[in-house]
Amino acid sequence: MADDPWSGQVEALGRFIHAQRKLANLSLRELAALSDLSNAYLSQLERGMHHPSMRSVTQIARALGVPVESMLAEAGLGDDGGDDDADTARQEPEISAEAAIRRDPTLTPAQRDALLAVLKSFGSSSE
Amino acid sequence: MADDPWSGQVEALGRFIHAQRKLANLSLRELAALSDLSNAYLSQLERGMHHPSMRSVTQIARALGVPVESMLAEAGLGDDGGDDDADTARQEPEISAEAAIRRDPTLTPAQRDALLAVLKSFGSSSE
DNA sequence: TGTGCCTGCTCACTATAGTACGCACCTGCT
DNA sequence: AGCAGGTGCGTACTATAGTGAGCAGGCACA
Repeated sequence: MADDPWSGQVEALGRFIHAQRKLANLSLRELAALSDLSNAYLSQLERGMHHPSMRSVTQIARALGVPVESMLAEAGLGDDGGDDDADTARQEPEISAEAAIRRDPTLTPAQRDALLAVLKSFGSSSE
Repeated sequence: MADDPWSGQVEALGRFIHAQRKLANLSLRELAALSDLSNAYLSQLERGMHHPSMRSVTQIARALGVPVESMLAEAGLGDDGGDDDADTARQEPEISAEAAIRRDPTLTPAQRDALLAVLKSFGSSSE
């Protein structure tokens, strides 16, 4: 592998992960807990030092609430051809917390209920 | 990590690669040359013995003339195994509630914090 | 002022992705 | 029969993905 056109891809992926993490107001350790990866590794990923496995990418995408295809679009196919930092218009703009709470399979009905109660107390949920 | 839902994914990916390779009338060695990977590794991949990296997946997809998204659809999000299964197991995006809570722009920081505190008090079912 | 808890980062290490080589098998040629 | 060249596969090894521990710095509160 003398020629490594993939080194650019990991950098793009790293920037994407970093941007999404910041956007979600997550620390490295929080994202690590969410994605079941180590904070150290995530740090290295964001700095473009590794080629993550499919498993890692899937886990990170899920933790960030970003469709896996988007990550691939950034990393696998995110060719040159101009600026990529502009907002991706194809992406789901905002998925409401309420919807996600109802869908999350890792929550028990009681837990779901509790979260929704708290959410409702805010009165801000326009769903 | 006692629970490993990804083991099924690699099997699906393996079958997909195998099917595409046969469809293209390629031998393992030919695909190896095309994708710049070893025939031995491709053999193992097709048998679901490994979690390929993004780099490998990209290369294989290119070699097979298949969009990378298709491979992801099979491997990352696709149903596991049963191609002849009667049940239509269409899977939801399934994003974690925590991720959505952090992203939801309609929440104030304080509200976000409150919800996350509640969520954290559940102790997280996984691990 | 210091003590405690956060942040991201680096470094030594372990687990596993990915390779080089060679095996057993099959098919056709002379 | 024997050999040349094809197939997929197992196996020891190397490269690198991924981890755990601990660093320096920042911010709050006693």
